[in-house]
Amino acid sequence: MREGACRFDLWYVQVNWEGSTVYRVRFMKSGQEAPVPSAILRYLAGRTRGIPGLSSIATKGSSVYAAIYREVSLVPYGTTCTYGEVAARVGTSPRTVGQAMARNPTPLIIPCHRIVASRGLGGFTPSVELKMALLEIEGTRKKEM
DNA sequence: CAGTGTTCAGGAT
DNA sequence: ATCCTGAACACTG
Repeated sequence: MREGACRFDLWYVQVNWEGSTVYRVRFMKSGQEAPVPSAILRYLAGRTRGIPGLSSIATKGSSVYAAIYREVSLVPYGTTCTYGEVAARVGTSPRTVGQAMARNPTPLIIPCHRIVASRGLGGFTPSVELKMALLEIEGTRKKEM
């Protein structure tokens, strides 16, 4: 299992991966820089639309959460989707989608920042500022809330 | 058991 | 028009 970290907007982004499978992505306030997959660096720099070539371990499995993560992965770069819409497509409740996002082991790979509330921005761990920064990269209009 | 990164309908201001 | 109340839901401590 390889581990690395890069900086982004006052945060350290720690990545654990092996080959093309990403096991964990975490945002931390402090850390040490170490090599991470270049696709992630390019994405964070706003030079590519999305993160090609990498997949999250969380999309594998038969649980409801895995189904939610797969559905979220289909949301196109630069657009947003609501908790309710995802819930309807998976066949579960909006709250469960929110819970799945909160426990998302691999943000960025699974674009949980593209999931917003029906009215407003919704939440984000560890901070909504980070969510806005990510949407900013993708050029997403933060429409009126 | 309680609590979540929600949402919607229904009713009262 | 806004503000409040409940209910549905899949997991985790």
